[in-house]
Amino acid sequence: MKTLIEKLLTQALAALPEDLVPAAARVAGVEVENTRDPQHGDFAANLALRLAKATRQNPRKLAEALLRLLPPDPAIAKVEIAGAGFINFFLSTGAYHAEIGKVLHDGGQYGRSLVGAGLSVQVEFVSANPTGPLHVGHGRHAAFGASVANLLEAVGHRVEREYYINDAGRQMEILAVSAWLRYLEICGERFAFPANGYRGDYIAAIGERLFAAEGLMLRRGAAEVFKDLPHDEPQGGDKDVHIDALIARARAFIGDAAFRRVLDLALTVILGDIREDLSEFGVTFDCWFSERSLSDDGSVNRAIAALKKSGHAYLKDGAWWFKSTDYGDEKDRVMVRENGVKTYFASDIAYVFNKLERGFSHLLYIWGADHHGYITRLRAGLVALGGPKDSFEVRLVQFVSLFRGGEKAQMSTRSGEFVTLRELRKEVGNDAARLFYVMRSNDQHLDFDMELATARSNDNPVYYIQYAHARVASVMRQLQERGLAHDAKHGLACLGKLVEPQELELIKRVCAYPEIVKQCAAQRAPHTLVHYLRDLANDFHANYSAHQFIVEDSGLRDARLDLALATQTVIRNGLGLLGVSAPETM
RNA sequence: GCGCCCGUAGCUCAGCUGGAUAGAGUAUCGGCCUCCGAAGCCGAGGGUCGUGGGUUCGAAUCCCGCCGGGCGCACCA
Repeated sequence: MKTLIEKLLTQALAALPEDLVPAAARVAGVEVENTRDPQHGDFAANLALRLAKATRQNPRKLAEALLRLLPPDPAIAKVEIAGAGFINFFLSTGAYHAEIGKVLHDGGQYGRSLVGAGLSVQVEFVSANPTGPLHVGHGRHAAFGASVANLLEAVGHRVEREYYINDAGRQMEILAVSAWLRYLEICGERFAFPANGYRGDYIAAIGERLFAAEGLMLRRGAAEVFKDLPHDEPQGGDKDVHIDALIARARAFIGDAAFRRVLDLALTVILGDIREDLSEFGVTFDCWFSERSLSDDGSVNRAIAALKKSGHAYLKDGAWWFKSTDYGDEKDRVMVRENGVKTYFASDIAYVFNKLERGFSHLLYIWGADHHGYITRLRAGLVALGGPKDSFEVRLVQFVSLFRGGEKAQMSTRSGEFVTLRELRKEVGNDAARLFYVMRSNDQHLDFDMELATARSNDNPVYYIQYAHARVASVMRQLQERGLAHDAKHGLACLGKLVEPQELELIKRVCAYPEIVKQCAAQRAPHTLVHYLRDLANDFHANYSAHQFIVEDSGLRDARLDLALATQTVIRNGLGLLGVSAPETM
């Protein structure tokens, strides 16, 4: 409906005589917004005010000119000029009634559109290092990314969801050596576990799997393994030096092939766990992309070569640098180190390159706020490789603080003392977790109150919204128990009987849904959808309390039930985009 | 020191591509169940939008300074 008004206004704008408003002053697009005060109609446009500024003319005069040129439309009952020069639109009740009919007709499709057709968006999110189970911070990324992807799809974009697996590099070696050491313990070896190793229970479980697969084949005596190694941190040494030496020792003792087997087993087990965890959370991916594959298939070398060829790379102090300062970065970045090892940044450049090669027109990265320093250099890489600057978008997700009984829980992957996503889901349920994670703007720190999330009361928005949905189902059950039938078509014909303020309010709210979806998608703002659903539920509960639905007058009854069912449909569709269920009973 | 995010009601937060008297929830106080689910509804009080300037018809919103909080500034991943 908003788009209709925008269309009409655009036509009126085009028809304005050149001498009144020169074409040059019309660059600003037409903006229509929902009004806060019903006295201002349903929608308002500030077009005249903006034109007035550009042409230094009286805004009310311009508004009158626009109004005269506005094409008539049956959906619009009244247009008036108010205040400084706002143009207020009052929709006809017929337009609203038709929209309610559309809700019932479209059902699960209601609110979806094709405004974004033609754009293929790749959304990369979570991408947590496969060195342990997901924790509550990753959960926010998962919920946010999945909801945004759903929203983008709902407006017609072609969406691909991708998880980037950081399966290369030192962290993976530390993971492998940690698993091998646990395996040695199972074999009966005794030693001090390295301070920098991964020490969660899941590592021991991988050790057991390793033992089951390899028997004693990879057993080596602890005394020899640790002989003459640089001291670990507790002994006054450097934990990084210690573990690197331990990795080298492991490779030497069991051979590179076996080390790789250990690493791959650990990777498979952990990734399988992550995949299952996310899947249970309703978060799925179209592609699990391996970082290792980028070096294996030469993508990293190709990307580096491309940068060298285009003159954006140079050799200094034995290392190859990318001249990212050409694109606004504060310093140039190393791609290939003096020792010949490629940096993580080299992989990332290759990855961006790879994404472009795969033909996505838009790349959406969802990162933790601690990665913000990376944006400039990666965009620089993309532009240097010939990618369009605007196709690169990063959304940062701020941290999650978990509260349980007023106590702030700590999160550290290394210590093993962290709250996993799985634990959180088990405690509060998937629905509450999904909703709570996206309830706040992504660039706002999130205080996740587990007690509130489990509360079965009105201070918990999950239950509040779901309850409205269940209530409609309950009314329909009640109708059946009383031996009455619902005639939706009859109800639509009688929507004119809905004249109560709560009903009119609810109708307007329901009809706003498609616009909300578009707005949320454009702004990547699922939290706006949560707020809308909360408001919608509120309007419904208010209407429910004020008026009986199951009344004698069959026309009124059918009309009220139609509105209730339309509300239910929108709640179900909205929750669906957020990955939250819409139960019939609670 | 430089960069990014945040600062709005007692608390948790919307509103931020400038628009009409700044909104929710919660907490506090007061009402509503012989009636479709009270997991609900209705009402009241509560604000120098961190602060000082600027831009203009109009600023919580844009610009600059300052204060406070978070995060980042590697030939780590």
